[in-house]
Amino acid sequence: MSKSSNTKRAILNLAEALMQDKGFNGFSYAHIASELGVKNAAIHYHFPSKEALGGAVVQRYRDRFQLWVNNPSVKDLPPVKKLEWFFGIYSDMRADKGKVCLAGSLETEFNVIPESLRAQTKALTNELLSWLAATLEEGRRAGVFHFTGDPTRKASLILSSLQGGLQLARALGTDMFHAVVEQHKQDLLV
Amino acid sequence: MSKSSNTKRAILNLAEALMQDKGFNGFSYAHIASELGVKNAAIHYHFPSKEALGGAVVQRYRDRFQLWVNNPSVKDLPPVKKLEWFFGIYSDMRADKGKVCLAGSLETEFNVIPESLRAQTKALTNELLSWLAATLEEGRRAGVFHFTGDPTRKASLILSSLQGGLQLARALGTDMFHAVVEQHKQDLLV
DNA sequence: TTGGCAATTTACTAACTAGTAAGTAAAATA
DNA sequence: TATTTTACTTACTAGTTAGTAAATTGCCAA
Repeated sequence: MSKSSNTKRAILNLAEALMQDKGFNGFSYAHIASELGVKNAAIHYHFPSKEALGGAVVQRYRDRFQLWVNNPSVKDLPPVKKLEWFFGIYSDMRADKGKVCLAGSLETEFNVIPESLRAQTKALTNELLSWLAATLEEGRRAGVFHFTGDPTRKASLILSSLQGGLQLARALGTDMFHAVVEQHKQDLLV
Repeated sequence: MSKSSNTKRAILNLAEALMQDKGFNGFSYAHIASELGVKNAAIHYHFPSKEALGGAVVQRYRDRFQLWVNNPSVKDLPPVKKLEWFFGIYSDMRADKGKVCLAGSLETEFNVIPESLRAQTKALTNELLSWLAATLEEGRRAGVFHFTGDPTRKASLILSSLQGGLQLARALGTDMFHAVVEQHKQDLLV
């Protein structure tokens, strides 16, 4: 059982990395199998279909995010630090072989992924946006963030630019991504 | 020759739409062939490889953008109107069956497209960013845009959020995209 | 020690992929 | 009118895809 859990987790880890690197339709069972040194039927044992594998990846990603934001080490942070933590997630993705945001990757492939994955993508995106909007509102009430209009509107701008920024950085380099983050900090804090 | 041009142009048009809808690896020669009522060998006659087809699509897209921005009807516009024109391009994509930006689509698939397409993607992205940065700088000098820091930095924020906003809208709806555009207008003009 | 279960491999399939070679009908050219 | 070129079609290939059924291995409990 412990060995099976290892394989299953290894498959999930690799599938997640591949989705952020090549997209859901950009990798195959053969990629995973050869990388892990197993046969592709082994993957089908743990995940009956590619749709199920993709769904499990997004579900785990969502669970992890909820675990983080509900953990005191993030939850009890002041708004500025919360936002820096959030930006840090994306900076880490960029540093990790130029990965892009899982939500952005799935949205780009939205019209060529199974329906259940589209639903997962919507749920994930909603969760990211809700947390960000709440954090922005908290910071504005505390007088540390400065912006006009609905917090959800500002949150959608920030989230979309982080997603887009990771993609832009693939074409124009990491500096482009950091420029996005720095510009946001200036816009919000000044 | 006129008939050939028609087929060739129809292939390019459809390939461009498919790349913005499903991504470069999300469509096949069979899609194009059946839609146009020709055999897939006919596509290979006009474009020897899928790589060549994709390259031609991006090249035409780049040429079209340069033609637009150098045309007096855009070039002689005041900065605010120029920016509105630019935003309008993206709004039109969203309205056209939820297409995403070609550059964003290719960047997401960056690690699973041929090298020549990566080069085309870089060139396209550079051209979009340069024009936007120049327009922002022009507007700031004219006193109509208000932002701090390097214009290229602000341009990378706006471009990445437009790209990301079109993707976000697939998951959360068109309102999300318009929220991004409206927030930018407020941030810049107030 | 034996029966059973979990995890895996072997061996396969059907569908789809881009790409090719050879042939054809019609139009342009000489 | 003869020849060449353009714009295709027919018919095919080799490789890849997700997915499946059946056999096999290794551990664990009765």
